[in-house]
Amino acid sequence: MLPVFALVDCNNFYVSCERVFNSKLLGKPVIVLSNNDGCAIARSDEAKALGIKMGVPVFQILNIIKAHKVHVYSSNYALYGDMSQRVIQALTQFSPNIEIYSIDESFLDLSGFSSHNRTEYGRKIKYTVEKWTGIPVSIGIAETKTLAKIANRIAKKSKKPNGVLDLTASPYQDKALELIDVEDVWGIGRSYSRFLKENGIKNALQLRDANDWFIKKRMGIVGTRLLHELRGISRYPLERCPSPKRGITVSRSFKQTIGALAELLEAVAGYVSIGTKKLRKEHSVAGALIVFLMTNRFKKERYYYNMTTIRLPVPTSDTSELIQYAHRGLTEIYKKGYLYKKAGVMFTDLAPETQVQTNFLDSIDRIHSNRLMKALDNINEKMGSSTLKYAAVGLSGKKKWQTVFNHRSRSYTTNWNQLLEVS
DNA sequence: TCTGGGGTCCTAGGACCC
DNA sequence: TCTGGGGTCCTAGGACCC
Repeated sequence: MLPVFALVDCNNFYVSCERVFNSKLLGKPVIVLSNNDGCAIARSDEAKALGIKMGVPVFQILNIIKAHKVHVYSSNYALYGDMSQRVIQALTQFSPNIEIYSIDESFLDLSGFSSHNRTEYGRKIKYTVEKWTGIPVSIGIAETKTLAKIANRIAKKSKKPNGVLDLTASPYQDKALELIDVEDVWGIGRSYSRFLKENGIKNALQLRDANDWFIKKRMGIVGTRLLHELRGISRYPLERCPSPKRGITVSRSFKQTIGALAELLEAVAGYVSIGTKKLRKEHSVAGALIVFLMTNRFKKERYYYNMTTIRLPVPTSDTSELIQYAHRGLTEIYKKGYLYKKAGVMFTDLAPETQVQTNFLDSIDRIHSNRLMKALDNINEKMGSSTLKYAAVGLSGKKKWQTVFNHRSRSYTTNWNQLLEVS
């Protein structure tokens, strides 16, 4: 049986989450900002209409915000993560085979539905998700993921499909592809879109009908797969179980630059704490650790970036052990006299925690350390995420490296202290 | 003055081995 | 001066995604 994919995509997801808990925002321009309230990373349709682009720094649009009374929110990942779970919960009613692609997108397997049922079924999915969660979604249906993406885009942008478009075996498929600029095709980014346009390939239809050999030569195997997908031959199957992570990164920009090593050490200890917690949640251990440090990348003068990789004698997810290694690495790459803007840690060479090769020179009591980590995670899970923390992260007080969220909404769904009051 | 964070996959080239 | 031919593994960097 030929596969049929439905891509369910939440509209302006972060903004929609804010609107669920504040109906005054409906119909108004709203944006949600990145960490430190730096850039606009989600925009309502009204905000998009004002010309606010994805990822634009806030300081560049202050006049628009003021003139049009744009509502501005800091990002609230606890809320968005929780809302995402609710959407997924609703979607699982509609297909046993679902791939959670990102926080706001899922693919559903709709193979086996006859054509007039599919659109109807899509409508039912859309209606149910909106009713259960308050989040509006668009649905694109087609023979491949790439075509479903295109159907979704048209479903979202055009009036007629009203949020659900089935392009499977559709006589309108050519028309649809012609409507899509080549840079809006899934898998075509800045670099490829420039190259393709220079070669007269301006929309998805022209890309689909491009010369195989030419595309293979210039875009490799990825380009070939993309052509096939546009032609209705599925090259990216539905992935029901997420494959284990290959790496975990925790990094942050600082609102203010930092010069002192002591403060950077605290910041990095904090990132290791976050990262190791994720590591343990995945039941993984890290075989290597990368620490990096950089000044402001937008400033050419006095720019400095450095990183170092530390191979661990025994793969581990122990927080205190990894803080020590990270501190060693950071001290190595730190250079006095620079003002740093960002630092981070990456855990790589991940392996399942059950497969740790012990080293007879190992001086650490692994069983004890595992028990300690479990207790730490349990307490922080129950009592709040920083009930117990390592002294290396620093004691209370305002820190230069702490991320700023000056426009945050309350955590309506995840924090007992911040439940919505109905008046 | 002010510019996010976390991922994946692919490829080319070097090191090394037989 | 002549100077093979593969193979594997690893890494860095590019390109893309949300």
